[in-house]
Amino acid sequence: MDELVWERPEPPARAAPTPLSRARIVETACALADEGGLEAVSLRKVAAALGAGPMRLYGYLDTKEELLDLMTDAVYGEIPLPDPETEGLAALRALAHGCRAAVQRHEWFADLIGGRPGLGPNALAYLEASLAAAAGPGPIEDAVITVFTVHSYVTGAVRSEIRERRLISDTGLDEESWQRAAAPYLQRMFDSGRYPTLLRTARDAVHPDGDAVFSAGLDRVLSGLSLP
Amino acid sequence: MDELVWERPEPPARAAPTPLSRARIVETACALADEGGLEAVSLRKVAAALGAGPMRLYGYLDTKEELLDLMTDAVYGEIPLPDPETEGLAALRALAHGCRAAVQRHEWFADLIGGRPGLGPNALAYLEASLAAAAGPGPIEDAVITVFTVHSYVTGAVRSEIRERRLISDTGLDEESWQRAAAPYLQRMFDSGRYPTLLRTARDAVHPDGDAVFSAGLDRVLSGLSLP
DNA sequence: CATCCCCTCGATACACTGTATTGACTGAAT
DNA sequence: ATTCAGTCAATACAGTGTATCGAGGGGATG
Repeated sequence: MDELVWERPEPPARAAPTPLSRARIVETACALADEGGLEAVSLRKVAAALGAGPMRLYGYLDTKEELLDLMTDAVYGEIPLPDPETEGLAALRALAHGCRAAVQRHEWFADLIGGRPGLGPNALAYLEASLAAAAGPGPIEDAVITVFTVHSYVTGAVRSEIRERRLISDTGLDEESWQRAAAPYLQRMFDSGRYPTLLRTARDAVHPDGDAVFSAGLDRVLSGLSLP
Repeated sequence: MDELVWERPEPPARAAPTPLSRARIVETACALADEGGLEAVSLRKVAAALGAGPMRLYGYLDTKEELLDLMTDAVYGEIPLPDPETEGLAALRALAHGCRAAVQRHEWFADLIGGRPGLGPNALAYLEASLAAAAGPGPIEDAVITVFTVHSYVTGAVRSEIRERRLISDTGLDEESWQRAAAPYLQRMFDSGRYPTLLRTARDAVHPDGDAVFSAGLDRVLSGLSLP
């Protein structure tokens, strides 16, 4: 804004209240979700952020679920698709890591990812790339099961990771206070003697970072696939 | 809210108007969810079903999320734990199938399963059984990764399955009308030529039932684990 | 047995949600 | 110039989770 209000002409009264588009709506919705989680996304807030009344959006959307679907597909669109030359396993691995990276950028994606259909063009492209990577000389049904298996792992793993992150960040702000809150309960649970292995784990295991756990699990899943 | 639900004692049973208890609350909440999905569960409806005012529940719960946590743990409690004698892989497989069976009984469980902490006694018991089954002579960290991998697959797969079921049952009632609704869109998508493998799949693949897909995927995951 | 106090209950209230309706106002067509 | 159709947003409604608070009753005390 390099001009003063006084010399800047008013926009035509009714001509174009706010230029709106599905893209702009989804964009601002994602921005709201990025800095406040999914529950910060309401049609009213999105509309307000765009300088419009709530009902304005209903020209572009029929329902809020459609907005969530569009947001989901937008994130799918951020995942880089591997080069078609890439060998099957490597391509599947790249897609999996791309999906996880997308969740790191948009935590809320974890809440949506396995829950709603996913018929948008970007989701279909992701699926196409997965199927192409998994397809071999055998029957196509095998590829379908392969993709189902890998993607099930990825969505589940990603949700687990986010869940654990929230377990800490939701309770308080620091990890200390969380441990102090849950410790007595877990202590009593462990003292009951019903969870010996769990107790041993909590005592002995060093907690590796998310990257390592995800990669290790993914490797196990991929190695069970009997792919070329 | 500095104490977890799990360690907070119930208020003493008041002889007053309606005998209430956490168990009864969770029970009716689950019943409501069974026949109306998760969005049919509101504190007001649960309270009404128990013949009480909405605020009555706040003696037993601090928040609605706690109710969802309790419901989650209740379902975990329905999953039969394998005999400790059972060999590792077989036990993991049994737990996975038990989890899926629970989701078949309570569709809404799929929406909760990987999303919230799961520190209730039954979830811990499920985790304990999994860890015990996965623990071998090696370092305990390996067992943690094994459990993470399998459970990530299970939660992801189960959500996928429910999602697909809803894709049909939500649109209309019969499968025919759904196909008629989505067909034109998918047709245009396929005609774009951007999804060749997807097209081939839709044309050629026979869609197997959920049991088979889940089992096949689970077998692949388990076979990649390098367990005794 | 009477009294008092505390503690629980639930009615009311508030801020918020998604969405239907409706009336006004616009730009275009006659 | 006048009418028309279409679009926009204000209002309204039925819900939601939860805070507040006045009234009421049971248990302990005098």
